[in-house]
This record gives sequence, C-alpha cells and structure tokens, in this order.
Amino acid sequence: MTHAPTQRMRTEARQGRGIPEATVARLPVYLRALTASSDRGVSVASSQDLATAAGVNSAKLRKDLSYLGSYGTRGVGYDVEYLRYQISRELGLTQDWAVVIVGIGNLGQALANYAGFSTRGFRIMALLDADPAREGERFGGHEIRRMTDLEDIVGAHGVSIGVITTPAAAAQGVADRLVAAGVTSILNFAPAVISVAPGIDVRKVDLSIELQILAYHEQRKGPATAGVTSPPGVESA
Amino acid sequence: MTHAPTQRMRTEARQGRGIPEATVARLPVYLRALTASSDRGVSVASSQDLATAAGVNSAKLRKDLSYLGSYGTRGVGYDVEYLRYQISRELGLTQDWAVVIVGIGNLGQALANYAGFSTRGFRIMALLDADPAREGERFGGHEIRRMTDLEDIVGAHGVSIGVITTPAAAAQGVADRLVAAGVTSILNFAPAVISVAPGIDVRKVDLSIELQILAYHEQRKGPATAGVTSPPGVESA
DNA sequence: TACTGTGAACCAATTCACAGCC
DNA sequence: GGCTGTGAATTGGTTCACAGTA
Repeated sequence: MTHAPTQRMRTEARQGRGIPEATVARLPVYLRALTASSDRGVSVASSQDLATAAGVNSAKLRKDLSYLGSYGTRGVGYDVEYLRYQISRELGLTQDWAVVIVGIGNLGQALANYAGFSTRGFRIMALLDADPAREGERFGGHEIRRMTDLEDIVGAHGVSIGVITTPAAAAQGVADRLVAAGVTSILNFAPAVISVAPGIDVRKVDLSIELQILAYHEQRKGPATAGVTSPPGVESA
Repeated sequence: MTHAPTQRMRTEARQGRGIPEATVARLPVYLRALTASSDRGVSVASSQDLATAAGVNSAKLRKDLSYLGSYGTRGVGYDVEYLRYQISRELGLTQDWAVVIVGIGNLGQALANYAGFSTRGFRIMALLDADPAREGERFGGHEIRRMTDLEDIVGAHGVSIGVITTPAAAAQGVADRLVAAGVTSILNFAPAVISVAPGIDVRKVDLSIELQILAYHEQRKGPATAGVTSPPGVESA
C-alpha cells in the first residue's frame, strides 16, 4: 500500500485472546496426546514427550502452548491433567455442542457411529435425509428424521453446528437452510464449494482432494529415484 | 523425526518444478471448478470466474496458476479444457494409481463406494479387513480380502497409496506393513499419529479435529457479543 | 541441571498493484 | 479495455537459541 499507515495497531490482545489459526488446528492433536498420556498413568510430560506423541517438534509445541498462557513448570514439564483441561476449555470442549448431520449415506452413517464425537461434547441431535422412506432408521443411537423437520430441530435444540454429507448437488441448498435456521458453523464433506454469509464458519473435508495431493508427491518421487541428494520437502505428517 | 541439517538446497527449480505446498492443495479445487465449467459448456473462463467457483480470490488463483506456466491469454482468460489438462498432468492424474483400503468399517465402505476416486485415476485394488469372517464381502465392486494377502496385493499391483480406516490402535501396525510392502504414500483416517520412514508421505484426515476447530470459533462468537475489545477480526468462509 | 517461555531470525504464503499483451 | 502474469510489500508461521527459573 503506497500510503501505508504503518500504524500496525497496538497488538494489545496478544496473550489472552486470539490464537493463531495454525495453532488452533494443532490443539486437538495435543489434547489427544495428553489423553493418551493420562490413560497410561503419566502425570507430567515434557514438551519433548508431547511433541513426539503429537508428531511435531518441541519448539513448535511450546510456542503453541505459550499462546494459552504459562501452564508449564520450568525444569519439569507440564501437568497432564491441568494442561488437558486448559486446552479443552480453550477449544470450547467443556461445554456441549448440538450437531445435526444431513445426508445419511455411508459417510453420514460412519459419523453417526463415531464415538469420538460424543466423548468430546458433540451431541448429535438428529440425522436428516432427503429420502422420506428412510425416516426412523437408526445409527449409533440416533434416528433419521425427515428433512422438513430441519428447522424445528435446529431451533428446538439450539443446534450451532451442521455436518453436510450429502451429494455435491444438494450441499448449497442444505447449507442455506441450516444457516437460515440458525446454524453458524458447517463441516462440509460434500465435494462442492458452498458459500455462506459472513460470520458463518465453514470447514471442508474432501477425500478425493487428499488423494490428489498424495498423487502429486507420488509422481515426483517415482522418476526421481536416481535423485541427487535427499529431496527438500520429504515429510508431511 | 529427522532433525535434518537444514541444508537449505539451492532452490534452483523455480518455475518448471517445485510448486508451493499451499498451491498444490488448491489445484484439485481449481480442477473441480474447471470440470464444472466444462460440463456447463463454458470454454473460456477468467481468473475471476474460476476464483469465484473455487472460493478463493482471483489474485491467488492467478499466482497459483503461474507456478504451472503461462497458460492463460491476457485480455481473455483461460481455455477451460487446456487448463484442465495441464492441472491434471501436474497433479499426476493422467496416470492411474493403485490403492488399497485397510479397515472396512463404515468409513472404509464409504470410500470404497465413492465414485470420485475412480474417475480421477485412483484404482482400488483391494479392500482389507482384520476380520477373516468378512472375506468376500463386496462394496462398490471391490471385494474384501484377508489381511495376510496385503503384501501380495501391494507387490502384484504396484500399489503406491494406502488408505487406513482402521481403529486408532491398529493404525501404526498397518502403516508399517504397508510401507514394508512398498507403499510410499498413506492417507490416514485413524485418529492416531503414525510415524514412517523419511520419504514416505502421510496425510491425515481427522473428523473430530475438524469439529473441535469449529467449536473453538463457535465459542468465540457467542459470548463475544458484548465484547470488550470487539476486534474487527470477523472471519469469512 | 533440565526444562519452559519467548524475542529475534527466518521462511512461506498472501495480497497488492501495475506492466505487458491481446 | 480487459485480463494475465509477476515483482514487491505484507502478513502469517516456523525455527533458533538462550535467558529465566523451579
């Protein structure tokens, strides 16, 4: 910018609020490492221990945790239970979140059955499917309800998170209805870009995109067998 | 993890080879946008058109495409079919990739049935499950085989990509066997960190992590209404 | 002594803004 | 005139390296 204000803003809210996005994405991984340690009876763990379990380096883990506060003890490490609680709280997992899953194909069923949701405070309030003939089928203790009930369910249970596992063609319409009904976060598994109003969060998981990224790297490995030195970006985690 | 000597390497291969990782991750999205345009009979599209369809801004799209070469025409836009081919080639989708899926629960079944794989050159060579009683079951035209056949299948078909959809506890063992048999890329859906030899690519998809990230943002939206600081950091999709 | 917490240096990715070309 | 391609500026993220401390 030519007339750059340079007044970069005072960066006042450094510590307390405003964790970098990349850090937020790793906190659940640390949480899992902590839970595993806890289950093994470990009560204190160093940044090195946790970093190994989480598949990152220890400097990154310490920097990440420093955004939450100073929860470690120099010369000792981190108290597993205490840190676990702090991360849970920061992620908002100390409260329950009401969820609906729309589109009950194989993937929707897999999610409905997945125990990892309920143990982290995600409560599936309903499964919804466009096929009225499937009303009443049960998966993972949840019942399929008809699409016309969507607005009632979202309203009645204060559903804030919607999971879309429909075919691509239906995704945008479902997203629109979810948002209109009050949902403010969407996890989209349909292979389609959906657009939403500002303030609504959308995360996308695309199975075929992940494979395509692997194919790119795979392609570059093969012919490079006679590779000079070790190639630069090897890992990926 | 290898704490590589940080031998930064010459960065010689600027243009032709060596696309930034963030760009690689978006190419499949552009490919999908191009396919959609093509299906609608559009033969030329501007960076703005494609960017909208892909959910990014046009400067980013142009910069991304510039890493592949200069495939557009100034004042006009991009030829849809031509660009589609160039991206496919760059991603390695003009050849077939042999894949195995290990762990045929709901998620493994969903993947076995997913048409989006075969249309992009991913050939599922086998479904494998630890339960021998399930041998012979069929999903999406593929048959479940017993785990003991893993090495034979990988060897016989030159399988380079393995998909892990087992429970967390089994993931590392399966990864070890896949790698020993010759697989060099892994897509891991199990909620576990797996470690592999250098040169092996691992990508991880974790359904519950995505929800936890949404919960973090969701938490910060709600109570922030009466926000003290009220930072302008409103995110978008 | 052993480990955390964090400025500073470094590197990657995004955005800007405009020259170049059809 | 409209749109691409790309250096330059900026922002975000990672790694280094060490001061601080139980």
